[in-house]
Amino acid sequence: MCESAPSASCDTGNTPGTVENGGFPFLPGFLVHAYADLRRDRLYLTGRLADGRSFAAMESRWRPSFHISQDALSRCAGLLAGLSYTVEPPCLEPFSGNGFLGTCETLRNAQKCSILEAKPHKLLARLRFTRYRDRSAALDALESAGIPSPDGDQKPPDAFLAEREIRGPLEIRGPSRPGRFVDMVFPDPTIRSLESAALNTLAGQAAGYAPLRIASIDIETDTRSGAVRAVGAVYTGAAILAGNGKSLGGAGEQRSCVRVVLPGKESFPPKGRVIFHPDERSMLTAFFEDLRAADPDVLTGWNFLDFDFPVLAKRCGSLGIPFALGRGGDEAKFFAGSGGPAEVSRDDAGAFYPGGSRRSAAALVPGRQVIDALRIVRSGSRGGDLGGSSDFSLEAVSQRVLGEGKLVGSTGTDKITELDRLYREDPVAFGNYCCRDAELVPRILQRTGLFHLTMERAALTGVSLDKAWTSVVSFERVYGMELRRKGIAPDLCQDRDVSGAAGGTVLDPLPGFFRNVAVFDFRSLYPTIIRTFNVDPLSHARVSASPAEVITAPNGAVFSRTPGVLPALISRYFAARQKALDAGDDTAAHVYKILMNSFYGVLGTRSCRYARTELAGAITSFARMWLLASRDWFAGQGRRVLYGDTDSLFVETGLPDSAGYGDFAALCGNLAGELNRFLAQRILEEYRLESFLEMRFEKAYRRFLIPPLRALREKGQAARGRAKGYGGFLLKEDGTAEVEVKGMEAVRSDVTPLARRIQLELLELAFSGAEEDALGRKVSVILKDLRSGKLDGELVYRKRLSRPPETYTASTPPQVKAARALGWKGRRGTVEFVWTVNGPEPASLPHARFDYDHYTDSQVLPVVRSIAAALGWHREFFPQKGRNREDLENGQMELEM
DNA sequence: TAGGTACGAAAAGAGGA
DNA sequence: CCTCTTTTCGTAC
Repeated sequence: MCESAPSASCDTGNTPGTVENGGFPFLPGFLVHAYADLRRDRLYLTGRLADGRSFAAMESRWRPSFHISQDALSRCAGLLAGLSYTVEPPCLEPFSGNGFLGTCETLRNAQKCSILEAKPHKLLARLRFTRYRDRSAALDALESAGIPSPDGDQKPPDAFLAEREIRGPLEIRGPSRPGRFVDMVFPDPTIRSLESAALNTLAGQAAGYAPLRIASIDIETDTRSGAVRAVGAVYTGAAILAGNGKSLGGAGEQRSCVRVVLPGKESFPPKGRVIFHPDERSMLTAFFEDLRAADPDVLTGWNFLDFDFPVLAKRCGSLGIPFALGRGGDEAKFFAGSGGPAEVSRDDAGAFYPGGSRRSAAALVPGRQVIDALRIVRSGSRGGDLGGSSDFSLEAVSQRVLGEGKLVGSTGTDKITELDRLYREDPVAFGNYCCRDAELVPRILQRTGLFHLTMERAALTGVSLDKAWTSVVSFERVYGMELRRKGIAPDLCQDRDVSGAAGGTVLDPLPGFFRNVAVFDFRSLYPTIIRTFNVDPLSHARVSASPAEVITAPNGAVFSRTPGVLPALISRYFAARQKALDAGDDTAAHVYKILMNSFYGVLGTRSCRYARTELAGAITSFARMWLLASRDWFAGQGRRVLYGDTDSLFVETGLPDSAGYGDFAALCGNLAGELNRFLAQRILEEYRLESFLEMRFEKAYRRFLIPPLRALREKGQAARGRAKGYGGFLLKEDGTAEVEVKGMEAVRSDVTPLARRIQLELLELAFSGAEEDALGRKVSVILKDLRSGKLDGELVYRKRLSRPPETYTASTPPQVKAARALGWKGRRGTVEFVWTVNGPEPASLPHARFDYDHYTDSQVLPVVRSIAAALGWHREFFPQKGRNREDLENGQMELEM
């Protein structure tokens, strides 16, 4: 027995854990990184125990494996000659047993050919390897020979964790010794998952299992030479970060240090937390030593993966020093993104590739995780509460989240000049600036609760912290885990064409101005459809039952009635989410919700092995069916449905203006209840299934406006309303109302602040009962002020470039012209420009006179017209361009007097 | 180290007079 | 100068 073991087991007085087996207790903790040592053929698992000590567990007994078809076994001996492996007794079924697709067509053909007889699935053979490298070599050899493996792509550390169902929270038992780089080293301990038995889920508790330590890092570089001038770091204990955004925690748990290169000055004494070094090499080496001593679990920073981390990697390479960020001083690695040269830039926070042709950069730091706070905020805010705001510079996010900004106010080239000056004239202030950026990041993560959320998500899905927000990885992990429990292997990872499934249903909007409108929506529509109709990759792949035992979706996809994996998972998550809500844990509830909502999306993308076009189409076709059925039900009740989108219906209530919020809630609650009973009845009759669909009263608008389509309006054709764009006077419980806008200019970031402001003001006026005259007077004032220069401060456009300017060849949009004028090359981001008499020009450079005609025609009047047209006011607001516009302005000015 | 489709507006560009 | 189509962005869900 290890001689240091007694000390390890004795100082655990405060640690909860069962004492068994020779006095070694199970110690609870959180897994940070699992990785393989290919040379020594073993796994390392690092993390932190609940008592705050860091650990590294070595696993040298377990051997990596993968599965192949038994039919291929006979060829293995030849293909795998020289490799050390054993063939284990088969126990896993292949994913798609009989292998035909579950569409009506194939089902009918199958019936004709009588393939429907139940065939036992031939189990897969498992090859287990002595050496990790042999496993890789075997995979390559078999793949070249056309022998696929369903789980070959799963990395051995992930397989080890999946076999034990370890998601993050774990328990370790066994002898240990103090380590040089971590507090405790466990050679071949017992490791098991730590989870609440009832639901097999952990959300709501993850942060409690270990106080992870975080290092927030920010570097400053010399833009000319690329050398690192300063490295600032803030070391934070997770007690601060895991506070669910509610408590700030003790400030004493934070320590900061910034190291600055100051050549020439022989020995510049440290000033507080600012420490000086004669050269870059000694500074970086000292920084790595800081990290080793602080022993953080997580490295983070703003745009860390696209700037700081690669720059550090590159400089270490140039200087010939090890990039020693890893636990145990191991070298870290950087993997550049693909899909174009990875442009390393400081503030490029706006780029997002919906097309997905780009793979983002990644980091590997043995024993730790790298989390880019920018990415977390960006992905976390999509499902969260930061709204659709698109400016993700540290400056902007600090302002929004913390209400404060950085020390140097300027941006772009101004900022670089300013920092250069600061570095020369006041190196201490320069160091403090650098450190300040590093300080903002953990505060943002704390205030938004996003670090807590990230730990919860990792604990729920089993995906490592750095990838906790990726939908496909999370889905494949939780789904694969459920399959494994059923003794079924993952699906083969084949390149399929998955796309083109119809999406959400948009009802024809009725343009106009309405009173007392109620909005109904289906609670978690797609997850409840999956649950109700057994939409599931497995029940789709194995729909070999008799036709009576088949569920057919409106798109033709068929599913077995045997309860599927995904519906069961969703049922469990719904229950756990309810439990979290009851316990007041909003963070956990949120994690369940966004995970469930991601399921539809991953079933429609080819990057997910379980995705099929028919699966995504089944969900949306059911959604369409029940949305239309609900619309017809309301219509049958004599209530006009004005609009609807995917899971919502906008219904005229017919209530008088004297009706309060309670009256809406009472009436609409009853309506929703009746509708739900109607839907449940139909689903029972037509499908023999229990309905989990639930329509709810969502909100009420005292006034509601749908603008007509601009294109048709100008042609004088019969008006159609604008889909996905409307404004309402949202009725609140206290009886007051406020303007709410969806889709229209007021919420679009690419129109001028002027257009946004006046749209809100005009809606407010219209909803408050203003007359046509009042609106007209307001417009004339705006037009006059615009030409007088009074509104020049509201005329800046902001628009993103999704690609570098030089790649726009099909056309040259205004934002690209401005970017080129700014000299942008190989750089994406947000451009600010104004419209001058010479066309678009950068807002930050001296520019020609504003083109007020342009602003009148494309910012002010479109907004005015859409509202006026919806109100039924036609004449005054529809002048043609040119002479008539002057008539309008003159006319309105007379009105004003 | 890759969630989806539906939709509208604006400007540029193409083509015709 | 006009109309029609394409490109691009940002948004709703």
